[in-house]
Amino acid sequence: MSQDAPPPAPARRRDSAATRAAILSAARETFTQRGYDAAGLREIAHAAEVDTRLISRYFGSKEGLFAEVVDLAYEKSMMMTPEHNAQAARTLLTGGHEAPGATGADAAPAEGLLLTLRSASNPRAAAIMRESIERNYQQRLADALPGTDTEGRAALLIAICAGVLLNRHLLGHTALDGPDTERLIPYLHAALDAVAKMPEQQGDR
Amino acid sequence: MSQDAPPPAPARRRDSAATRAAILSAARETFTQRGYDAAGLREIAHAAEVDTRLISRYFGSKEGLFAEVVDLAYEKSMMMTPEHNAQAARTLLTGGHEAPGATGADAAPAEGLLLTLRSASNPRAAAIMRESIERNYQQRLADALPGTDTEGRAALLIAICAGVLLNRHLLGHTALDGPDTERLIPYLHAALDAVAKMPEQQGDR
DNA sequence: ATCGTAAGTCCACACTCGTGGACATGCAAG
DNA sequence: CTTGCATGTCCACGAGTGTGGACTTACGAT
Repeated sequence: MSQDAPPPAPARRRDSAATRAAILSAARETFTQRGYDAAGLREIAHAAEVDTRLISRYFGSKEGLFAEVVDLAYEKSMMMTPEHNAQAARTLLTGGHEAPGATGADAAPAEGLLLTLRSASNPRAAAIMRESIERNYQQRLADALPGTDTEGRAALLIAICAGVLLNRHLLGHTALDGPDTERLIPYLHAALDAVAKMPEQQGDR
Repeated sequence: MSQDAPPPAPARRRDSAATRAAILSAARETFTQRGYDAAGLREIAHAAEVDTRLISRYFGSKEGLFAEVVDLAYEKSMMMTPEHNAQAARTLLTGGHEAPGATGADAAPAEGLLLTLRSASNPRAAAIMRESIERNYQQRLADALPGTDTEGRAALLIAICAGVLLNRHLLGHTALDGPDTERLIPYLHAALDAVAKMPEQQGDR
């Protein structure tokens, strides 16, 4: 009890850095769960236990806040190399339901991609995400690919992952969420390899 | 000129069937271009040159209208068999910019999938689309697949196609829309084959 | 020619959205 | 202690949304 904060305030009172961080965290979660359009500033502010008007103060506008959230998501998102295609296929098809609050490097690529999928319908949000993906993620993935056309193939890999997550989590396809989903892992693995590896390496395990 | 309609009215005046069709057509286009949430009933009504209130009269609600549009889109959407993977890969990566008004069987699967992608962020719309896809499209595709786990693999194929279209048309990934996009066709083709064909058929062309 | 009914039209409600400006407050420097 | 400025708070606006109810019109059958 002697550890109580000296001021009688129950929480932080005047800490702009902490406030910014709280807004950012709440925004990441809300945007990921509901998408850019459906997520309201009032809802984000309520989740962050912060006055609504402070968001506009710190981030300028809803777009500004979103851009910062997207950048953060893809900066920290998991790296995917051709060697990890097997694990990626498994994670995409079976994971994703646990650890919804995982932040940072622990977060699966699903975090950023889910955010992208749910906000892609808004053209402004789509432009922001495209820019961030190409700058933060696609470039690193392309550098890890062998052979030629690495940029395009990296984009193709991202597209395949996004498509699976879309059908599984947004549409909720029963065929991708049932107990038989594990049997699809080899197929998805082969599809990823077909894009990530060169033809002569296809058979490698 | 002698073929003019007998009544001096510039357009149809009292034709419930034609009005319904006009609303449906305008709704399909508007929903596809802007997504479920962004498309307003007033906007659809204006495009169909119809009073807004008529939509609620004919279709009950926005959801009812959307459900009918989705069903129509997937009923008529193109069939995709394993033999057509090459053409599908080409169409997904290079086509889609022409014939935006194509209706019926001529419409690429892009039509229905674009509608799906832009509306997937809304949970209600997602549920409607999932139901329609599984009923109208996925089942036929699964029947055309060899081997086992045909339902799941059909869902996987749809997911891959959706992902490519998402990155290309919604996000506007430059790597998937540039002049080098044609070089990616073999890779996408191989990925589709990896899911659609059995392992021993992989090399077949 | 007349009347019933379907087809089409208009007004309005309750609600949510992002954002602007004016005001109160507490921490840190003088 | 006093002052200055960043930090946090509140009210409100105008523009959207989907939809309900009451009204007017024209077509088709009697």
